[in-house]
Amino acid sequence: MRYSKQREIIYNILLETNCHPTADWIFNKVRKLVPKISLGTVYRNLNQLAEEDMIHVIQDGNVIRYDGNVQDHDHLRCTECHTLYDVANLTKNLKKKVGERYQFEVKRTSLTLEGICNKHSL
Amino acid sequence: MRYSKQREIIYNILLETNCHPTADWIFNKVRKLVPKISLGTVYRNLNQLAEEDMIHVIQDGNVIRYDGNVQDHDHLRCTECHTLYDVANLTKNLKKKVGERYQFEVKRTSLTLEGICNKHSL
DNA sequence: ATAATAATAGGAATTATTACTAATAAATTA
DNA sequence: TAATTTATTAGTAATAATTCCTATTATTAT
Repeated sequence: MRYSKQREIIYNILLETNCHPTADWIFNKVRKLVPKISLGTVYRNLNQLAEEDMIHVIQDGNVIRYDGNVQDHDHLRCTECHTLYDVANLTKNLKKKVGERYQFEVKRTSLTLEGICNKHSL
Repeated sequence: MRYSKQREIIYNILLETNCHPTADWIFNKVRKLVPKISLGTVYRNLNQLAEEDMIHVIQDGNVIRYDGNVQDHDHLRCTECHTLYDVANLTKNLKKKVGERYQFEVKRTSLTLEGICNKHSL
């Protein structure tokens, strides 16, 4: 993968936010720095970065979001405010267990817990 | 939610398969029974069924799949053959833990473990 | 049976994503 | 440094997935 200014900026934007943005959100952000960038470039680079495991792809309902935090962690999704919170990895000891029980070599896990966050509890 | 023949058929198709189909797969299946059904009807009913928690929506990479099995269970996705296997619920004791630790009322969990299934191990 | 209205078919519209191509920029070599 | 190679880009067209719209049909309550 050859260096490109566009990719570096996209990557840095992802590292600097914790809001799990969509491709379009990123596009609008990069635009301010590289006005002539095209949406295709954003998609291509996000896919390349994901391919290289420099970022993660997360599914949020019907929406695809990107995450610059590649340390093992999981997500809480609040059904009221649709916030996606990062939480510490909750499935650490599961990989081995599952590997044995199902003869399945776990490479990565993705866990989302859906519910109601403390801002909306009575 | 008023009864409709189309919705019943869509629901039964989902109950009778374990292949986690896409909206389009379901559309082509229903078509054989209701030739004049439209894709919009399939989408609308899938969303309604999901809304009523009669089915689940699962994210498989960039693809949205539907699951008629609403019992707590998780998935193993093989990166070689792209099979999505059902496995017993692996996060049973997590709901309470997370609820306490993060003041978050967990309603449901969705866990996918990605890796290599036994058909592809050397 | 009739009235009220939710659901449908069919197609148009929208949105998200990928594909294509000539031009540009990064890396390599001389 | 200049020339060469080729990955990457901008811009746009094309595709795919999903939602929206409207006249008609089917279900339910009275």
